[in-house]
Formats: sequence, structure tokens, C-alpha cells
Amino acid sequence: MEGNGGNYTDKTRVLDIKPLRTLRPVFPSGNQAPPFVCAPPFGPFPPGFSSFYPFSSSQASQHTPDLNQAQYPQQHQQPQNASEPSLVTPLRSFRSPDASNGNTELEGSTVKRKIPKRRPIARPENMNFESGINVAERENGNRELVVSVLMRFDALRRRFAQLEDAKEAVSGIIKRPDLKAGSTCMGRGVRTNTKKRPGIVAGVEIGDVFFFRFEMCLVGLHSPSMAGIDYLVVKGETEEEPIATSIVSSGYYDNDEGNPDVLIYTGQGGNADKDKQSSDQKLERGNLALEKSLRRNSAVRVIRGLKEASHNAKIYIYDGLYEIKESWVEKGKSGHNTFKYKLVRAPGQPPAFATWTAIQKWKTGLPSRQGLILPDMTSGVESIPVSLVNEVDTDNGPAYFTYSTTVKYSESFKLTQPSFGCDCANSCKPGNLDCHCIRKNGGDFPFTGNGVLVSRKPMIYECSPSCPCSTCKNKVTQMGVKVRLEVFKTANRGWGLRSWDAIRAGSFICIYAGEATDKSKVQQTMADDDYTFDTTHVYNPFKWNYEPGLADEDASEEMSEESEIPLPLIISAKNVGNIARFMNHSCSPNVFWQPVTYENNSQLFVHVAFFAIAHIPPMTELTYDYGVSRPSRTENDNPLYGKKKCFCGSAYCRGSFG
DNA sequence: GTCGAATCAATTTC
DNA sequence: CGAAATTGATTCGA
Repeated sequence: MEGNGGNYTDKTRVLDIKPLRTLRPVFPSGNQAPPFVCAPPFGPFPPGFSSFYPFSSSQASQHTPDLNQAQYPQQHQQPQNASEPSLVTPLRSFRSPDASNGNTELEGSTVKRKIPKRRPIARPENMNFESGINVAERENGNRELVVSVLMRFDALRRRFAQLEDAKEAVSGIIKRPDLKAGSTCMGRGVRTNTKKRPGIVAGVEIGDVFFFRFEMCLVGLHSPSMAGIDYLVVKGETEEEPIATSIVSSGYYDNDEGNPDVLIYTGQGGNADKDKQSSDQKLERGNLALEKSLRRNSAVRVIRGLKEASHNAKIYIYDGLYEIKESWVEKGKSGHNTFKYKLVRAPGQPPAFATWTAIQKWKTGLPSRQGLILPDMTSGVESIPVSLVNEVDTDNGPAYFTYSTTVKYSESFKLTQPSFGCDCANSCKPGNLDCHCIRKNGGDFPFTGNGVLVSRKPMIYECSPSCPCSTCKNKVTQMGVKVRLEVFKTANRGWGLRSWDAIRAGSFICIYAGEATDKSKVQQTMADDDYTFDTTHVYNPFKWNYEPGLADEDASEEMSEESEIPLPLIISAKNVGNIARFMNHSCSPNVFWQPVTYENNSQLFVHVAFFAIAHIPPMTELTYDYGVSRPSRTENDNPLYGKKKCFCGSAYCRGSFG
């Protein structure tokens, strides 16, 4: 464990952990479980199953990596050639917020069973919200602050989106929860790196992804909420002059010509407006700043705006520092003069935008991704293929298992009590409190319009396949995997899972598939293999939901975020499972699990669904907190001491898990 | 349903 | 202080 990994002695952050069990009777106790339903290794497979066996695949031999090239470069090693940069290193390592800032919420118990902690109604006059970020931290940030600010912004944005969705839609009115959340954070001092400077911004790492312009404002990467060029006025030899600090390329003008290290950037201004004709651009403001930066050889931060065709989402990737090599004037599409700047990426920086461009090529399949063993290890069972890749050694794939997208429950998990769906026609409308499914969620629609989870809850109630709402948005985790994933061989932790797509915070990733059993009925040894999910573990608490003090409505009731799994549920994915079985543990995870339930064939089951904690850049390993098993701890031990040695590498590594 | 174009009302900074 | 900069959700049209 690197750096200050030994700091995990601050017991105030981890103590007071209580059992996850509650007494809510969702599962009946009762009958002895029959044998599991299990597909034979070579079929025929019931729906949702396929064989997974890489060695028998004809594809496997085609794509077996060249052993001489199996040693892939590590971070900062030179790319093998200009157009094929090293892509094996995650764009950045992720760290979760640190309690030392005083603004994240690791205080209190893990499992708050009886919550309603009365808070004053959040009216403007009695709002005493503290950002927890002091003046110095606001001017100069660090990684923890940046991560914390982004988490708080997005939690608030999701909440505003949820509230807007619940209102009656007014035609012509455009909802902008991003602006509302951004403005709130600005006003309450939830921001950092306000001191503008060219070059590196403390706490923002190359490869970081953003989904909103406001996110980059709040962490000081790029302050204008709209303009593409950010600049700073400095004292020159004779007079003051502007120099550029950062630019955002919208992806509209830019012609990369295949080289991700070069950017041709168009100056600002001259655009046609409602009551304005397009005109020549002037050498002022941002254009002048870029010109001065060119003269001074002052490097500029570049943020690449990208349209992900598959996602229908625009993302921004921070691509590090570029040098302005030349500038010229060119006739634009409107026939008027525009300024053009040629920027070249400073050498020696880890790949970011280059990773994204390479992934776009992989998606076409030509040429196939290096180290590819199987293009789709699910054999079409998932609607999106899952690649199997090894770039580090000669291992040809994980041991055989049966791929299933679903959980197989033993008989003892069947619910005897009938479950109620809703009777909404077509789709359930957020804000419609007549909808029984929405009522079960406390009156809030659990997801925003684009399927992002708004907040963690003890349980999420989705509409069921038997509800009449066929096009309902409250069926996120039932619809299968939506991100393009790959299973890859890690350097020291076996196989792992990562995504080709950038993943937005709150996005559903996958469920934990496998064979579910009631832990109390199983031998302890069986629950101990490497492919077991166990709800009875002790989990490190964390805060993900919006802060009531930040929202401008009555948010008097703080909601529990921690799970209430009614029975000790364990899911074994040793023989049957999905991609979730490859997700490794981390003490600073970027994914969390959330219990979800919906009725199926008149039975109610609990599903373990995984969601992104923060925005996750492409090719970053997906990890969640495995927790530690209860029996392993003794009174004198750290309560989060586990049986397995941890190699997560996080600065806050607890040293063990499981 | 889907894909691009057009539309609309936003916010911070200089 | 007001103009400048362009976004992102939605609607519209082929």
C-alpha cells in the first residue's frame, strides 16, 4: 500500500458499525431449498444462459495475443508508436472523498435503522449550510476536494432533476438541473481552485471525465460556464495582457485528422445570434489570450468535448497540457474570418483523449483490440458484448463458468405474500402519487429521465414485468447491461472489469448474478470462495445522496442510505454468474451496490444492483467495497479487518477485505 | 424508434 | 453593470 496508506487508524471514521439485518419480512423463512437450477456446461441453455468456455472457442485462437507482446507498457512508458498509444493503464486512479476535509460525512453509524432525525425545514432564512471548505481550500484544491465537490454537485443535480421531473411538464420550458445545482454550489462555496492559473490544477487528473460544463467550473479546471476559452490577465513587460489557461473543444469544429495529440482550435466570437449577423472574429478576449500564450510559449489545458454516439451523451475529457504552435486566420463556414490555433499535446502525459479515440476504433472491430481473447464472452446473452482481454500475461481466460444474466433463487426465497404493482398505463409518471410503485419508493421516482439513480436507499422498488406500464422508466436494472464492458487480466489481482464507455455517476452497471442462498442454511466454508457476494458483510459507510441543506425545498428528512437486506443473502457466482463476478474489491471504490426489488411471476426477490459512485473514465477498473465478514473480527481488531490481503493500492487502503 | 437540426432560457466572468 | 460566450434538454422534421 502506497503513501499514507497506514493512516487508517482513525477509528472515528469506521466505528459504530451495526449489523445490516433488519426484520422486514420480505423473505419467508421456511422450506428446505431444492437443488439449484443449473445449466449443463454445453447447453441447451435456458433463456438468459450461455456457455462460457474460452478455450473451446474458435475465436479464441484467432485473437490469442502474441506472447512476445504480452508485456504491455506501464504508466508513463512511451507508446509503441504515435497512433497506438499505451492504453492499458487506467486513465486515472479514483479516490473517494476523505473525511479530513470535514465536508464529507463518515460520521455516524453505518446502518441507521430508525432515521427520522428532525432537521429544521430548509427555508432560506434558517438555512445555515456550511460548505466545509475554507478560504485556502477554495483557492487551491487537492484531489479529495475535487472529488468531493463533484460528488456534491451531482447529487444535488440528480435531486433537482428528480424534483423537476415530478412537476407537470410545461411545454417550451427547458429544465436545467445542472445550472441550478451549479449555481447553488457556487453560491454556497462548494467549489475549489478558484485561484486561476495556467498549467496543472491541483486535484484534477488527466483523463478525468465530466458530463457538465459546470463541473469544470466548480473544480477550477475551466471557469467560464459557457465560453470555450478561459484566460487570465497578467502583468506583461509594459502592460497587462491576457494569457489563456484552458480551452474546451466542443468537437464541432475540430479536425484531428487521426492524430489525437493535435488540435486545431477555432477562436471565439463572430457567430450569428438571434438579432446579430455572423461577422469576422476579433483579436480580443480569448482570441487575444491564445495569441499571447503562443508568443509566451505558455501551455494551455485542453478539455476535449466528445459526443458518444452510443450513449447519446456529450462528455468532456481533460486531456492535459498542450502548446500552441501556430495561429492563422481562415474563412469560416459563414464566409467570415475566424482565428485558428494549432495546439500540440505536451509529451510524457498519460493518454486520455487518445484512449477514447482508440476505443471508438475497437467498437468498429477493425482492427480488433490488442490482447483480445473473445469479442463477447457472454455469447450474445447480454445485449451488449463483453470483451475478454489479456494484455499482461499468457492466461487464456478465467476458469469455466456458466454465464447467466439473472439470479437463481432457491425455493426458500419465494415470497408468500402477494406483491402489488401499479396500474399506470404506458408509463409511470414521476410525481404521480397514485402510482403504487412510486409510493413504495417514498413518493420519489428513483431514477432521472435518462436512467440515473438519484439516491441510495435501503431498497429501490422497480415496476415489475407484470405492471401495465410497458415503457416505464422505473425498470432500469431489469433491462440489462447498457455500458460496453470488458473483462481484463489485471497485473496482480486476477481478472477485473472495466468499461469502454465513460460512465456517469449513478448509472446502472449490472446486477450480481449467481445462485442465491440464505446464509443461515449454508456451511460457512461454502460462502468463502472468491465469487461470493455477501450482504452480511460489514461495509464502510459513505455518503452519496444530496445534502438537504443544499437543496432549496423542504428537505427536512434525511434519508438512510444504507441497505436493509431482510435476510442474510449470499450469492455464489462460482458456477453461474455474470460480469459482476469479475469486479474486484477496492477500499476506495468507484461502484456501490444497492438492493432493488420487483415482482416477477408473483414472486418478490431482492436483487443486488451496482451503480457508479462518480463519473468513471473509460478503461478505469470498476471496483466495489467487498466489506469484511463478521466472524473475522475480534474486539481488539480494526472492525474492518478482513481475511484477504488487499492490493487495491488506494491511499486509504484498509489492508484487507473479505 | 432514430438521428440531426432547430429551439429556448439559462450563468459566470470580465 | 451589461455584454459575451454557448450549453443541454427538448421538440421537430425527415
